[in-house]
Amino acid sequence: MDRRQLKTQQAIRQAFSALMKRKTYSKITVQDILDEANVGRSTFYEHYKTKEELLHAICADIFSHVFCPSLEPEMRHDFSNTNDFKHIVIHMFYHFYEDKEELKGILGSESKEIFVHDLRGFLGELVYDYVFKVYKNKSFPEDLLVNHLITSLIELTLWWIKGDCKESPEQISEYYFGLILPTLSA
Amino acid sequence: MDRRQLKTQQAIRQAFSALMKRKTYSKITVQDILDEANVGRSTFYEHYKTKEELLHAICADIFSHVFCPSLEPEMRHDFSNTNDFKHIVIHMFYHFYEDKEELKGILGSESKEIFVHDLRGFLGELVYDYVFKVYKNKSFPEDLLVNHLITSLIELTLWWIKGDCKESPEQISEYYFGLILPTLSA
DNA sequence: TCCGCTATCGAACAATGTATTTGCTATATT
DNA sequence: AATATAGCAAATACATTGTTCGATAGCGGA
Repeated sequence: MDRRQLKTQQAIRQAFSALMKRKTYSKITVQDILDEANVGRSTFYEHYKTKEELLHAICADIFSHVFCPSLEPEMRHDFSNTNDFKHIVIHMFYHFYEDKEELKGILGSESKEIFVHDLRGFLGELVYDYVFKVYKNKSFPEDLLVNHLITSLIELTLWWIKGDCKESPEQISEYYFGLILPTLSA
Repeated sequence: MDRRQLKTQQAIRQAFSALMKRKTYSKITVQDILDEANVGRSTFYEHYKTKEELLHAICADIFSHVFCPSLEPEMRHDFSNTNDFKHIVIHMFYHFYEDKEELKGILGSESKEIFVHDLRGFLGELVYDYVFKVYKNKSFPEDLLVNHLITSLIELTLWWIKGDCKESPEQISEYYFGLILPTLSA
């Protein structure tokens, strides 16, 4: 890819992150980003159709690191039990811990919804593959249960980051399974 | 109150509800509301500072019906067990069922966040008073647990309404306690 | 019924922000 | 070095918000 494109993309994303530490998502204008990144107006719109698209791109970046199986040797999974899922969850919390500061900015305003929406997409598959197949045939409708498992994980994550990640990734992970496993095996 | 004020408030709210069936919250402009309600621009701004304030007012209306204890004889509570809480939850689902159509509009777009935020406020007290006091001293931080109970209830509600309220209020209520009670008494 | 009060109207206006176009410049890639 | 293309600044059209103000219509009390 052209170095110029790469440079401006980095400039824009970095500017956006910097602005997020000072302002709320909805208060950040395209002009703000342009000024902070030292990038021309038309240039921005050639890369991203809207401010929202930029945020989606940033979320995709974050998640691609979090849910990238090939780089993590411990993440070979055989789909046979929830252990793999536990590893993935801890792994996720570790990554989120690293991106803590950036995430606090994103989750502290309306941009939260975009992040949650995108995260839900990733977790949907995971939860279905790893958990639901194991704990089949419960007294709840399938999609209700899957939805509960996903949203519980997401909301716990939000709670954790909002509280400045005081607990360790392992601890938070244990909390999560402490919340849902009794339900699953009731 | 002046009949004129009442009339315009009703016109505005009704117009807003009507628009919600056709458009997404963020796509509805003040001008749209003005046209639909046949109300002058300055009049609107004398009643509501922003579009968001209007939505808050509508939410407050809905919740005032849902969480109005004096009108419901079965809702005398003694704070001694979770039975009262169960009644309240069923009662809530009944009211939401009645407002089904309006709620589907609100929950189908960004306005969802405002609704959820306001609902969270009401449920926060309830959950704390009714549930937490009973199931004290668990292996989770207090605010984590309370948060989990609230968000599970909210998300279940969203799931239910999104799916067009196919289950009965009693059934949904049972699902809720099926999801959380095993955790609480684990 | 009359009168004073005030809610509403509507048009104009400033302010802000989005998104597109254009012609020129700077820089990669080959 | 030649060509393609990314970037830039400025102008512009457009949409939306929120405010102001004088005129008008409708309300409620006497």
